[in-house]
Order: sequence, then structure tokens, then C-alpha cells
Amino acid sequence: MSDLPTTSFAVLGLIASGPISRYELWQQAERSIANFWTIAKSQVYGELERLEKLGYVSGADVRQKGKPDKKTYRITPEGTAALRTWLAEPAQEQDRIRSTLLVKLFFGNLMPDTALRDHLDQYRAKAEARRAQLEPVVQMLTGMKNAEHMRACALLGLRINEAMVSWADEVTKDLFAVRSRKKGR
Amino acid sequence: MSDLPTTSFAVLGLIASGPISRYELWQQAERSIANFWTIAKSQVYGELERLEKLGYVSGADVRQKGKPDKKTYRITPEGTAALRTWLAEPAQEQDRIRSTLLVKLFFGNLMPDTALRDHLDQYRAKAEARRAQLEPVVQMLTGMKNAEHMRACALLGLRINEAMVSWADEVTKDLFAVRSRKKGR
DNA sequence: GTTCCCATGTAACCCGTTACATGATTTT
DNA sequence: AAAATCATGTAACGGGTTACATGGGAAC
Repeated sequence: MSDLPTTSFAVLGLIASGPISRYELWQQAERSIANFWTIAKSQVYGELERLEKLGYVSGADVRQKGKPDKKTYRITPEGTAALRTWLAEPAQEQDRIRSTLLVKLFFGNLMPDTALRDHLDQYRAKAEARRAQLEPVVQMLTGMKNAEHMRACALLGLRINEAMVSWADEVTKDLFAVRSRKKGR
Repeated sequence: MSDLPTTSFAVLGLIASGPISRYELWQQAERSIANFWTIAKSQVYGELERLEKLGYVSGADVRQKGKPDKKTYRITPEGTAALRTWLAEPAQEQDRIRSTLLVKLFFGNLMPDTALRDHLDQYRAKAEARRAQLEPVVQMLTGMKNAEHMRACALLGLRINEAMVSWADEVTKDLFAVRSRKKGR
């Protein structure tokens, strides 16, 4: 029962909605799950080979004119079964956030005021951008049939980015209040 | 100007507060920055070798009785300079979140009700646990001198986990409202 | 007096990212 | 007509995780 990494099942899940080429699958991953699980293009190719060896997917070469030839994959019954099993298991891995900017902020006492402000501004701007990008997505998915789960995922992204924006505003105020006091002293 | 990964500077930043052994540094990383930047124990050892070759830190063997001998490191002036430079640069990498649970939720239409509920419950429980763990930390850091930046980092963790908890409550309600409608039909 | 945890460390492996390649189509 | 982008793909490297090792205290 070779237990595969999450990325494998993410690929498998994306194939489950219907046959798709490797390149399209990668694009789809970028558009859909990338907010909480990024997959590199080259990973897609590797994972599909592995999944095919396991009998979870089957590939077929497709000729094209005007574009390079491609290879499309479809899920097998075994693949569907494996996916369902995995989905029903509780997630063992903890969520993780990686933020270089927070690392810098953590050592903020070694940083001049201007740099600190720039960092916070940048953080706020990025969070606001993602928030603004997700808002219409959530709107569009609201009420759409069979899209409830996708909507829930997008909604979490929205909420987290909202929290980040208001956090940035709050700590910007706080930190510069402290710093001006120190300076004035 | 060999530009190093974030992990290197995280290690360097932790050493900047004073000499520390490799094992202690790892523990410290677990306690402090792990919420937004995890570092494996073995990475600490590797990074320190690299940093020493660059002249950013210098190590010394220390004999101990009752415990295994250890090696402690201190930052050099060059290391301090490099750290300050890095801190002042804008962060190039985007924040990323990795959540296996959200991947599962994304494919939730292939999942039975009970499993979905379990997943959401588990997600809420973990977020609430982290929230509860961070709350006293933020309290403790509030008002403590020179701890403003650490407090800001912890506060973001708190806020994000708060958002996660209320999100879990919201979508649990929504998703099961939808499912019971479908079932009743 | 075993059994578990702590403090310290090493080794191997694999996931994931980045760089490279290439011909067709679109843009400037 | 040159330059950028798209659609498709491969190769290589390095970061990060997991597993292993070990001797002394602590716990039961």
C-alpha cells in the first residue's frame, strides 16, 4: 500500500474530473489548488509516470498540428479507488506556512525604520492583491452547483488574506508608535 | 555575493542574539520561527558549516560531562553585516501555504459526508489548538521591551488561526446545509 | 531495573524548484 | 522582422524531511 505524497493524489484528483494532458493538468493546478498546494510543471510529469506504473492512470499520445504533440491521461478504476481511500483518511501532515517576510520581521530589531516600513507595506500589498483576486472567485462559485468545496477553499484564502491585511495595518501602527517613542527619548 | 536561501539567514539571525550550540539553535528555531519557517535539525548542522566557510559564524567545540560534547557558534562582524544587508532587501519569495487537508476538501465531492465532517472538525481543532497556544504568547510579549517584532509575528499566527476557526465553523454549516438539501431531494 | 526521553549528531533519500530546450503563434 | 508568449517537454541541483545512531538521565 505504497503511500504516496500529497502531490500524487492532487494530480490524481485533477485527473478524476476527466481526461487531460500533462501540460493542461499543470495549468489547471496553477489555477485551482495552487493557493494551498503548489505543484511544479516537472513534478506533474514525474508523478504521472509513477501513477501509471501503479495502474492508477493510463496515458495516450496525441498528435497535434501547429502545436507540439502531447500526452493525455485518464484515471483508472484502481486510481479512483485509491483516491477515494486517501480522501477518507485523516490528513496526517500539519498545515505549514512559509514566509520569508515574516522571518525578516522577526529579526526586525536589526533593521532600520524605512526597511521595516517597506516590508510591511509590501506584505500588505501582496495580501490585498490576493484578497482582491479571490473575492470575485468566491462570488462566482457561490451558488454554483457542485462547486461548494472549491468555494470553501477559495473562501479560506480570502479570509486568511483579509486577516493578513488588517494585521499589517495594526502592527504598522503599533511598531511605529513604539519606534517614535524610542527615537523621541 | 553568493545569495543564500532564507534558511541560512534564519540560522544566522538566531545566532545573532548570542553564542548558541547547534542543538540549542534547532530547539530555538522550533520554539520561535517554526510557525512561519520550519528548519529541520539536520539543516541547522549543514547551514552552520556553510556559514562558517563564508566566515559569517565561527564554531568552537565544548566538552560536557553527563551530556555529549557539543559545538557552539557565534556570529562574526561579517555575518552581522550580511544579515543586516539581507534584512534590508525586499523579500523576493511569495508566502506559501501547504495544506493537505485543503487538498482533500477541494476534492470533497468524492468524499462521504462523515469523512468531510471529520476533516473539518480536525481542521478546526488544530487551528483552535494553535490559536490557544499563541494567545498567551502574544499576551506575554505585549509590552515586553524589544519584543515588538516577535509579538507581531505571533500575532499574525493568532489572527490567521482565528480566521481558520471561524472559517471552519462557517463552511461546516454551509456544506451540510447543501448536503442535506441534496439528500432530501 | 527496564523503559522512555533528552541531548547530541549523521546519513540518505526524495520532493520541489529552477534552468534549459524548441518550434509555432501572436504581438509590437 | 524581431521579440515575446504559448504549448510542450527534460535535466539537474539543492533544500528539506525522515530515518538512524548513541549514551546518559529520568521516570515508572
